[in-house]
Formats: sequence, structure tokens, C-alpha cells
Amino acid sequence: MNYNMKEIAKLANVSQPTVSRVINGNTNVNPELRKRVLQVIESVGFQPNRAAQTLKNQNSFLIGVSVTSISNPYFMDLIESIEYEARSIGYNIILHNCENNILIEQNNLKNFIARQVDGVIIVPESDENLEILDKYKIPTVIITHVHSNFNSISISHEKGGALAADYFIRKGVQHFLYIGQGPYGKDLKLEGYKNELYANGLNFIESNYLHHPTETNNSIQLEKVIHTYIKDHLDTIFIPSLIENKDKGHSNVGVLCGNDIIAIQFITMASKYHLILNVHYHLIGFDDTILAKSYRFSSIRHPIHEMSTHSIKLLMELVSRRITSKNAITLNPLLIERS
Amino acid sequence: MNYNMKEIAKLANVSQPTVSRVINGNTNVNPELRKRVLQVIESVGFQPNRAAQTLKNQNSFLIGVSVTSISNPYFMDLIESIEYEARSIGYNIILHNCENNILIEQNNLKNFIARQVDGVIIVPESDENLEILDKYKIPTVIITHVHSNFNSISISHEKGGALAADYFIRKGVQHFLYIGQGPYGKDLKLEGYKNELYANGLNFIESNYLHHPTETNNSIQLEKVIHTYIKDHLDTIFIPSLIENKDKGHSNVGVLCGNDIIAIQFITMASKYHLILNVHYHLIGFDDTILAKSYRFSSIRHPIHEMSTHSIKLLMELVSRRITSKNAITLNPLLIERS
DNA sequence: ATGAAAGCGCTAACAA
DNA sequence: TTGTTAGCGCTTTCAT
Repeated sequence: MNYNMKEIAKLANVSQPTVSRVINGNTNVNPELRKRVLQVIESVGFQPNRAAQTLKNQNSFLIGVSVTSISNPYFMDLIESIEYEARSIGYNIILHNCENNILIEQNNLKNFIARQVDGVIIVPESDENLEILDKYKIPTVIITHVHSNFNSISISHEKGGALAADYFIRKGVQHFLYIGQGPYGKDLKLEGYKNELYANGLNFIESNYLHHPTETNNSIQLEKVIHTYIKDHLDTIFIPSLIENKDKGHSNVGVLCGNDIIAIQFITMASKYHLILNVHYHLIGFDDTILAKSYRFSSIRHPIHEMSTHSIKLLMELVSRRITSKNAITLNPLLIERS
Repeated sequence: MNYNMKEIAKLANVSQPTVSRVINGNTNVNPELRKRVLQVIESVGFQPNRAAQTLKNQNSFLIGVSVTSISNPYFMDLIESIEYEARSIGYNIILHNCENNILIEQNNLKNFIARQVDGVIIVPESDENLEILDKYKIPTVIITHVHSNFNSISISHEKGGALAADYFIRKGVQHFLYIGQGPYGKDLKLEGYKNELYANGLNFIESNYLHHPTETNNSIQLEKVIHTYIKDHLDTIFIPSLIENKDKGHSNVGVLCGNDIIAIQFITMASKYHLILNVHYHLIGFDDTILAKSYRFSSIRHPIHEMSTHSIKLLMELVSRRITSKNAITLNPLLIERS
């Protein structure tokens, strides 16, 4: 059982508000009383009740963190980083996973409101629920998405694609592949990749864009697409390319994958045909997760630490009402080269 | 801005305690008033202030979760699972990482106390800090460690080792390797592994126990040890073993690794000598993380979901003072076979 | 510089 | 069944 200020006051032979003043660093306190109070606090290990403080002060020093999935190495790094940043400025995080479910996300956000969180950092599942935060005027920073009504931190996917293109060009790549995350459609990574190729007078062949055959994000299906591509181009690209470039020791095929998991799917499929990374093909993944580290392939890293730093900083500026405009911060990714 | 009960009461033309009664499901409320109140609550989207409830009720519906590291796929799965279990019974988690630092852990636990958490689930960095929880009589469940003064959920590492031994025996393995996580010392996984071999009339050769050469947990050093072992036994074990068993299509070497990361180190080193998984050697990792899934090697899985279920259940029993004895629950791991 | 008193939003004992 | 009242632990006037 924890003490309260009244008990501390009695033990130190002062009034309860004096204890409050000591704890809050109010200067109008006799140094001697201050010492006495601090001694008692120290000896019994008193911790002021945060719930009472929240009630009285109308702020909780709590940040609601909502993500669409926890067991994704990318979000986990993000959560770790946010927890660290929050802790270092005296805030705590309440973590919620919405499991990619809009209804759960809605409940979670309502819960944040009930908990009196000072702000929310969210990787949103949908736009609808964000209105709840708007309605209650909760300072909010959105991560990964850009939304005109909210502050946001995001990454330039185009820049990531361009970075990959640059790397491949440096390596003398002539055959540029791209394997996307979703079904066919607008893909900023691909845009950046293509544009950088064009800017260098190179061409991207549309049939080298592999993607899910359907709307459903089934990874088995993508694996089949990859498998078929490799099989069909074994004798036309992969093997000849290596032979042509045998003086360099590596081929001129470059594969950019929308994320690290896809990258591993490619590596696995390629190995079935005895194609070896950095010999028969160059490869770059996205997100630079533990997978890229352990498989030792290059990957585009999102500056997670920078993202969380900016998120918290931006959130704090909103909480303290130092800014009221809507900021959309875009950060640049960087290429982690591994050979 | 959120409403409060007083405002709801005014809008519904009832007294404020009536609003409280409606919200808390008190039956002594005129159905008509109840309806009126619920309508107002619904229309303005009122959420009772949790801080006030915490202050009044002396419980927070908050669970403090402290781990030694977040960015570890194993803990990440655990956190996700705990968040899910807590949420499904109306609790929230406050997440803290202690970064393997005793001082940070101490501050985090004090913070839990200030936050009035109803209970703590902790992967402890040290025993000392646990005394804080004991002192304040915070219901606590320890995960992974067993401690006589606390309730705990842990995994039988011996059983994991035995499971691996059984699998290897089934596969006809004759050369049993073990690569431990730490420097040389007591290792329950190894104990279970050996004992199961002995129980089957088999022998474990001590020189087949690879480990860090020093106290420092430097993974580069372990990699060198692995590398040296493979090089030295290439012609005496790995190659001959495959030749002897070429009718079966795979050798009779079995490698058990203390965790999945070590497993990948072995696979990587082995591939330098063109040794292929499930051909030149059988391998089992520990923890069944995303690494094992993507590299497709077998791994001993800890029943993470079961762990979190038991943790929350046990914690709730402590919170409600239904139990006061100290329980040490040991769960059995299971082998996920991948070929 | 210090203490007495009010009130943050809620629940529960009590009175009506 | 309903409203009045006190109080959870804290901060902050307001007197002194």
C-alpha cells in the first residue's frame, strides 16, 4: 500500500499542501521544512498518486499508441522507440493493437479518451475512426499515412524506390525487377524506382513488375508468381546475365521488393534454382527488419528512431498548443547495403 | 473535450448519481430515466473519466507490463498476446522496456505504483527490483523466471531439449551437436537434451557442445566457434555422414541451437561450406520466431498464447485475492517441424 | 512561508 | 427509486 500526502504531512509535521509544494518544486517553502518532507518521502518511498493528479490537473502524462498490428518487426521497432522517447520526457504509453479491425480500433480510441490521454500516436486502420480524435480535440500524430486534417509523419516511398534504382545502376544492373506488396495498382515505391531509372536514361519493362494476381493479399499466390517468373527467365536472363558479366563476378539483374518478407520469398524461390544472392541477382528489400539483417541482404531502412522522435516532438507541441497548424512531415529512407 | 456526469445529468434532467447508476448497471433505476440517460450518453458520446474512477474505486484496470527488451521477436509476440488478453477483460496495459538496465527497471516499477496499476506482469532484469513490488503488495506474475516469493509462468527448457533429442533420434541422427546461448555453464536445454539421449541409450560428446568462449555475449565470437567446428568436422562428420546415408537422402548430424538467431548463424556458416539444411545436417532452433518461419527450419515453440492467458488469469486471481499462495506454473514447449 | 478550504469526476452510504 | 452528501488524493487559490 502506498502512502498519501496527508500521511507524509503528518510524519513530517507539516500541512499536506506543503508536501505538495515540495514535490512540485514550489520555491515558497522553508528549506528546513523541505528537507524534513523530502526525508520522509525518501524513507517511506512515497509516490504521488497519478490518478489524483490527472483528475486535478486535467492532464495524464499518458500517450495512447494504436497500431494495426504488433507482431510486425517494423511496428515493434516503432513501439520500442516511441516508448523510449515518451519515457524520457516523463510520459507513459498505453499500447493498443487494433488487429486490422476497424471496430476494435474504434473501441481503443474511445478508451484512450476515457483514460484522459494527453495525445495519441496512431498507425490508422481507417480514416473514419480518426474523426473521433478530431471530435474530442485530442492532439494526434498519424504515422505512415498523410491526412489533411491531422499532423503526420511519413516516409517518402518514392525516395526509397529511387535509392534502390541508384544502387542498382551503380552495380551495373540492366534488368530491373520490382515485386510489389499489393495487387496491381498505384505504388509509390515503384513510381520512385521507375522515375529514377528514366532520369538515368534507363527503361523499366512492365512485365518485370510482379504483384499479387488478385485483390486478396495471399502470400502463397505471390510466391507462385515469383516462382513462375524465375522459371521462365532462368535461361533468358539469370544465367546469361551471369555469363556475360563473369569478369565482374556478378550478374546484372536487380530485384527490388516491396518489403523484406517478399525479399525472402524471392531468395527462397531463387535458391530452388540454385540462384545465389549477389551472384545471380542483386536484391533490395524494404523496412530493414531483422530478416534483412539475418539474411544479409540490402534493404531500405525507414528512419524509425527519427520517426518516433519527430512524432513525440510534434505531439508535445500540439499538447502544449505551441502549434495549431497541420504539419505533414516526410522523412527520407536510407539504403542499408549488405553484400 | 469530454462531458462529465454532471452535464449528462443536466441534459437528461436527472441527478448526477443516477447517471452513475445507469453506467454501472445498478438495477434500482426507473427504466424510463435509464432510457433518457442512455440516450443522452449515446448522443454526446460520453465516456466516464477513468482517472476519477481510479481515484474513487482504488483500482485502475491497468496492468503494468515490463520487459527487458521489446525488439526481440519473442517478447514482441508475448506483448501482443498480453495486450489482447488484457483488452478482452477490460484492462489496459502500460508498456515499459527496461533496456536490460536495472535502474531503468526500478524507475519503471515505481512508475507503475504511481499509476496505481492493479497488477504487474514482468520479465525481470534482476531480483532486487522485484522487492519493490513485494513491498507495495502489487499482485505480480513473473514470466520466464521462477522466484520463490512470486507467482510465475515459465517454460520447461529441459522438455524443449528432450523434444529436440526425440526428433533427432526419430530422424536417425547419430552425431548430436548443441550450441548454447551463453558461455559455458549450466544450461537446462542442454540438460534435457542429454538426458533424453541417455534415456535412449545414446551418448552426448562434450566437444559437441559449442558455446561462447568468454563471459561476454559477443555473437561474433560464437560465430567463429561455429565456423571452426564446421571446418574441422567437414571431412570427419558432415561429408562422410551424408555418404553413409545417401540412401535416406540426408545425413545423421543433428544440431540443436539455444535460439533461432544462433540457428541462423549456423545455417549461414554451414552454407559457406555448401552444407545444406536437412541434407547435410538436421537443425532445431529455439523460440520459433519469424526467423524460423522464414528460413523454414524446425524450432521449439514456447506456447506464447498459453503463457499470456495463464499470466492474466493468474494475475486476476491475485488481484481479486482469490488466491494468496505462490504458484509456479511450468508450461511445455512444442516442436514445430519444418522440412 | 504556511495552512485552511474548495474542487477535479466519480461512487456509495445515507436520507427521503 | 431518487437526490443529497461525503470523500478518494491531489493542486491551487485564498487567508493568515
